[in-house]
Amino acid sequence: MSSVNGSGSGGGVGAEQLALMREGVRKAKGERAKPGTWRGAALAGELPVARVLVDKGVLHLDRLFDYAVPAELDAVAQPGVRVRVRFGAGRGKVRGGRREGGGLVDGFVVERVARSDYSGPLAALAQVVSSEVVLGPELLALARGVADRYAGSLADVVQLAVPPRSARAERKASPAPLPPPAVPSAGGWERYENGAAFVEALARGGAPRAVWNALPGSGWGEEVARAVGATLASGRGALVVVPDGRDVGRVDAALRDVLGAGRHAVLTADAGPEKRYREWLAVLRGSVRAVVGTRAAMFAPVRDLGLVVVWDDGDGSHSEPHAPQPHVRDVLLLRAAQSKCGFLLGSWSCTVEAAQLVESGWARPVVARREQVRSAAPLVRTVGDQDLARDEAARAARLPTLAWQAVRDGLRDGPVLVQVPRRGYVPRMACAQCREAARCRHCAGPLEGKDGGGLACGWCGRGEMAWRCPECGGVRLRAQVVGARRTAEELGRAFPTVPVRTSGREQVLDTVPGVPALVVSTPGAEPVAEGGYAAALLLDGWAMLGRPDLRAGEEALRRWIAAASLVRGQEEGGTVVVVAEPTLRAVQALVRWDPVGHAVRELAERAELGFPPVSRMASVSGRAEAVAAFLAVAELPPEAEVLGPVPVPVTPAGRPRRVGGPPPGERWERALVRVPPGRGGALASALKAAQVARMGRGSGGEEGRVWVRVDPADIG
DNA sequence: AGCACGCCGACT
DNA sequence: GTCGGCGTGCTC
Repeated sequence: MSSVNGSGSGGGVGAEQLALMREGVRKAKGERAKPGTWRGAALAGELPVARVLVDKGVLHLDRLFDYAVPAELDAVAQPGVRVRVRFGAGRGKVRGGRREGGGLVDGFVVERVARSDYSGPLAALAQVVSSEVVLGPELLALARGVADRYAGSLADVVQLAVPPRSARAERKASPAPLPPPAVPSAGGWERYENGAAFVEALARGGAPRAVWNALPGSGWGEEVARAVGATLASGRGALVVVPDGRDVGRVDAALRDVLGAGRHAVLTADAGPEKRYREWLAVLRGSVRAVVGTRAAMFAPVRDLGLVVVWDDGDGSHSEPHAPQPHVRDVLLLRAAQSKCGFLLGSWSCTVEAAQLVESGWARPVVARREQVRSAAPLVRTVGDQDLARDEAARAARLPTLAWQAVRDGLRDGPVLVQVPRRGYVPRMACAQCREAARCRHCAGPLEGKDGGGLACGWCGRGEMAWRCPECGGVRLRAQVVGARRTAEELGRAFPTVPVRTSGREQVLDTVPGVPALVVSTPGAEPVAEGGYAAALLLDGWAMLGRPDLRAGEEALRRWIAAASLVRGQEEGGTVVVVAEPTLRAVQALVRWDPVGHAVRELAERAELGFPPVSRMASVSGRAEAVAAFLAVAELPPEAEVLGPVPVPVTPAGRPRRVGGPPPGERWERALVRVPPGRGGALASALKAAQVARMGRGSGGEEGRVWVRVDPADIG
């Protein structure tokens, strides 16, 4: 035996030595060598070391652990398979002559290598769970990219990307793949500039990238299906991610119409673990080349990816709630780059991020001509404060005359949609005169009313003594509060002969018949009406615009447009009345039906103010000392700017704890870190390095833990 | 997170 | 001499 153990060599360990190592350690400790779990068994001849991603907590950020590969597992222990390994503390317990280093944990073989850099004795793989290669090179690279982008751990991302195993699903053979279909016609894409060119490029095997502003109506599902069909025709696969189950159903039906049965898989969370894994395996094995699904499907292992599609990227359900909270749009952007495939972002509305993809030249806009938009969209009218003040009837009936008339006229020949706000929106401070949001003069964060009175910035915490509106010079502020649900109820009473149906969180209606009815719905739950609604009444203006959120305008417009898209075009008499100040940018954009213009202007403003997505931000939250210690340790890029920390609102007792929020009773702080464009990668790696550095020493366990979130969703 | 190791004070 | 307090550090 050449050495007692490998620790002195420091230069890696050869295969022959591995077999001797455990014994060497024993003898060094003066113990008698006894049969171990693998000692004595032959090792794999080639590449006897497996680098394993251990699926255990987040304590070891992104580290791989080396294990010896016994000869009998050589063939199956391929990169990408699930394994079980012993993983535990210290030297391990010696019990009954057998070394047991902790319990068995799950993991994935990431790589097979000839030698290990680890200087201690290697344990052997305990078990190869199945020979199915579930974490192949492409998925691994994607998971790495997502982990890097979000300063998160590879293990966390892999947990999101690879569904739990079901042995029964794995045993069943997946059906043989169908040959590529014929190229479908461009269909509805002809209505858009660059539309037909986009699908033709896909059919030719190209990788076009587009931001598509869809015309109102339900045609989008079919357009998505045709883009998928064109990609399949080129011999490649396609992936479509939509916000919810209703949209999955729509795209599923459209794919069946355009492509026929058996060409696509549906991946949704509510399918149940076995069915979900079976569908996922059919995709992994290449039995089906196209996928439609909700958020988790963004990682679907589609073979030869030719196109990724995200529909309605502004919808909140595209944000993954689990660490590191990646967003579907960003994951698909990463996939498009890594797989060099086509990219399609479609929406009736437009996010600033989508606008940025076009402005930067990365994607081409696919938009309909103006006159096409005008005839497809309903006529939009506004009711503002001044109208309300002049309107005697409105004050009496709590319903503006114009709105009342629109409902009455609409009910003559079809259903009328009434959009009411959900409860729980936080009021923010705004200029009492012009309604401009009150922002911090130092960092442009939102001003909030302090508990003891007075104003302070929600980002950097600086107090504001002498606020003055930069728009109109006003000095008085008002808090925005709303309550419009009652208005909708009163509306029902005003039209007693008409049935009232509701759709909301508790019960979401999918469709309603094309007969006169009042359909009261919260945003996002609007049923589709057969033949389209005759009119819509949008009553949640202030609730939506009054939120202390950077996206308040964009989000209000997105929800209004989503509701208004279900209304008949103005040529068929479709009318929308929005109760909101007509001078506001989002309201004007709705009237002009110009979500893209709105997003472009928002983007320019964000660039000027140093807001995301032009700058990149990350939040660090935890106990005050922990946040301070973290920031002290972190070697942030020199351009980074730290805002705050400021106190985080406490979690009220009994209320469920928010993800990354303080447990009830604890006082937390949050700091924001922002970097200029192009430095997002540097910020993420610095944050990750700081987390690793603080792991263990000086972190004080749970007390010292901080939450790091890249692209936080809820920054004022 | 667990869990073992180790360095110090009180005990048979 | 040795049992066990918990502070520290590692897990291939």
